[in-house]
Amino acid sequence: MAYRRTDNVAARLADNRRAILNAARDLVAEGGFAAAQMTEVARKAGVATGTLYRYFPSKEELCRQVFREVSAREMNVLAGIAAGKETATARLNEVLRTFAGRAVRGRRLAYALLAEPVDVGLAEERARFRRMHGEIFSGILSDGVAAGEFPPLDVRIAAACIAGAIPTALIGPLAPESHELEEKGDSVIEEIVRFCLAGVEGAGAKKKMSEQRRSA
Amino acid sequence: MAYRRTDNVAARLADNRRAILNAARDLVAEGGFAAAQMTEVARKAGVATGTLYRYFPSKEELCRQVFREVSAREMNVLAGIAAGKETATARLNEVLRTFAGRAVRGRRLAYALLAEPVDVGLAEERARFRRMHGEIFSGILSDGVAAGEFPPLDVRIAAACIAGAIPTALIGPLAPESHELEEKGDSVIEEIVRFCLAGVEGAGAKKKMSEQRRSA
DNA sequence: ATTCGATGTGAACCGTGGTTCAGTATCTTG
DNA sequence: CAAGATACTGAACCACGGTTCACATCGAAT
Repeated sequence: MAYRRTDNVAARLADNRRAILNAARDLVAEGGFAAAQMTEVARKAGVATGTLYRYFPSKEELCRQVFREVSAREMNVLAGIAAGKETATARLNEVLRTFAGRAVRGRRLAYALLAEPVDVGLAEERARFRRMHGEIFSGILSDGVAAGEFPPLDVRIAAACIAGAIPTALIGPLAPESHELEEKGDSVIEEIVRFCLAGVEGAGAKKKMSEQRRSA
Repeated sequence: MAYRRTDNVAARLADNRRAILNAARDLVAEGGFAAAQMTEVARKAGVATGTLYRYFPSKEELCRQVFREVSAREMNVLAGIAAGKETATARLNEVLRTFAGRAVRGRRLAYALLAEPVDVGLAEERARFRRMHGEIFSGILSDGVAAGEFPPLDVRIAAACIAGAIPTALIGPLAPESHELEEKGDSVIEEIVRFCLAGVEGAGAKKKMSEQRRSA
């Protein structure tokens, strides 16, 4: 008679899968995707390298899965705030603060998700992730424009500016030193958020000015 | 008697060196640093792969040299504007416009310099490049603050925000489609510049507000 | 013309790290 | 418990692209 996968086995398989994903996730959180080598993942998960390929067709797929899980958590946090009932200004404020705050606290992870050099497969996932950021920001922005809280502005572009400004100011060569972020990270975040909000709120005034100039 | 390198030969060597660098540069401009494989560079330069190693100790060194030459050109353009005698506002405006404009026109190159995944050696060069951007921006900003054109602000952070916003809004997953940039690139640039200027000019007002709030 | 160092050549080499697969252990069914 | 299927193992394999090196060629000095 045909072989049937027993509940017990199914559970073990699921456990293994989780163990592998967790091992990979931990390695990524520590040393970025560069540190997630198949041999290492296997070792950390307590299985043989060959076993990895019973659960994932390739390293790329495994890494994508990890990326999706980790980034989904981040997105959910932001999406929750964005969906709130407060004014657009308040939601934008909180979303920016949260985004920046989490990036500072989980710097290594933020680096892996946003800035680390990765190959095409992961770059695709990252693109999706960033586009979702864009959508969250631009959603709030168009709410704000509709409500008259913000001056009319190209929400796509403003969202992209925000999505670029925050990571650059917190991660990478233009960011403050790590220890500096440690002690006065909050004021740094404060300043970044301020810049972005001003960019949004001032944009319309500017725009009107240039329109006036143009139509004069 | 000792062998002496004749002028003729020296010239040929220099020519070869240039040919190699140009070949590499062209490949990078077309397909990023990923496309600059030693075999390809050699083919395009019209020499054997082994010859490359008579002129450069390693691929990394060759690529660094290319990066330096290309990025130096960009920096010089910006530095020239930054050093001008106009008001900080005017210079900031022009620097941003120029930066964005060149990024749009030379999208592939901009991608290679700013966003393409590269390995550690080049990442170092890129870090230098981006820090120079930061310095140019923050230089103008502190001029503006000193002159009272801009409200008091943390110029480092504002500079980082600008340096992040512009490329993100023009290159990568959050940027408009390429054809879109083709037709209405100028208005996109306009909007980005506006956002950044507003971020700078509005920052102080905000800051004062929060200071008031804090001291209240 | 000859000699010898400098320069050029490109096929072979090698390190890295993902992937495979023949062999073994474990599980399910009758 | 035997038999067949599934799951696990890890050493060997392979692709890729940078690097080397034994050999050929060229140019300078005598």
